[in-house]
Amino acid sequence: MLEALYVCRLATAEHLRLLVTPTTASSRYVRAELGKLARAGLVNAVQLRGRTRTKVWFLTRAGAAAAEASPAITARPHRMSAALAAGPLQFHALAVADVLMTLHAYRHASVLDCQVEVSHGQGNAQDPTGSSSRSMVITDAVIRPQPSAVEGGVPPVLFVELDRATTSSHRLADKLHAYDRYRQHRHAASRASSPSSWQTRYPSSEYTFPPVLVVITGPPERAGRRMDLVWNQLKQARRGLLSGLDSGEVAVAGVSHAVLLSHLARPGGLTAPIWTPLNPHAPATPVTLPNLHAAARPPKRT
DNA sequence: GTATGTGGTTACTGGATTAC
DNA sequence: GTAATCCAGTAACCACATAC
Repeated sequence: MLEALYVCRLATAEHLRLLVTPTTASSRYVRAELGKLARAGLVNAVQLRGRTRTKVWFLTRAGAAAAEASPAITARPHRMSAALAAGPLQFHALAVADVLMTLHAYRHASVLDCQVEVSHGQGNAQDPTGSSSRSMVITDAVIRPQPSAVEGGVPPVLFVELDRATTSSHRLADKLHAYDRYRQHRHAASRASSPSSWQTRYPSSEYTFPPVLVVITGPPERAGRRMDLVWNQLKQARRGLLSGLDSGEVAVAGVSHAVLLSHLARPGGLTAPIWTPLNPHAPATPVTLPNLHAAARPPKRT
């Protein structure tokens, strides 16, 4: 439970029930355990914004230190506090936790194999802490699906970008552009023929840049409107800002948070045809992740 | 008033451990 | 080998607070 909270940063008791006791109907046991951890000073909680009855749990400094003792945890400098947990970050972090816990509960990916708020393209691209003020882009979640899913054609690494429609769609386009710059980024000391930063950091992805999956949060109707807006803007920007999308190596797709969770919450849900390519030259038809991956893969070298 | 989330308590089950 | 014990996990109560 500590490790999961370390990865997710914030989670409700219901999130942790999905992780710890997914077959039970009640989160009573999880809440009792959280109570023990709180009395031990390892976790703390704040109220869920807008809902006074629901708590949002996070690790204290002592809890984070205890989690870092686990070999499954990659230490990072970030620490959660009650002020941060109660602030505007809360909805965003919980939406990421929704995705991670659902992936874990339905055995699509282990929470401990995922990372949130991952900095990419900084001076040292292999920095395990991912901390740098000079990063090109901070990915909301990096997901490594289970080997069985990868064997079924799902990319070995997925970048997830959560879009709450709280900023302009131009900023989302800017962020996608940043991913394209990261795709081309190499270490300053590297020669042009050397591997890109992302190839060094994600060797399992081989020649294919991990797809950037834009997950639009909010009610499905509003998310659908947002996706139409983003798609049309990218289409208009085909000659300028997002020319990198033409290469076929950056496969960007959008789906609503609610749709994603409803599809993930079933066996084999990772391969549902729910992803609409945001590449301005691709048809706006939902595809599966294996199809997205296959389309982005460069032709075999002979 | 009803529904919901939380926390306290109790009882039960099943597996692991220990004593004989 | 068997009985006793411990403990984790679960469910079912209950009371309380709060939103609708």
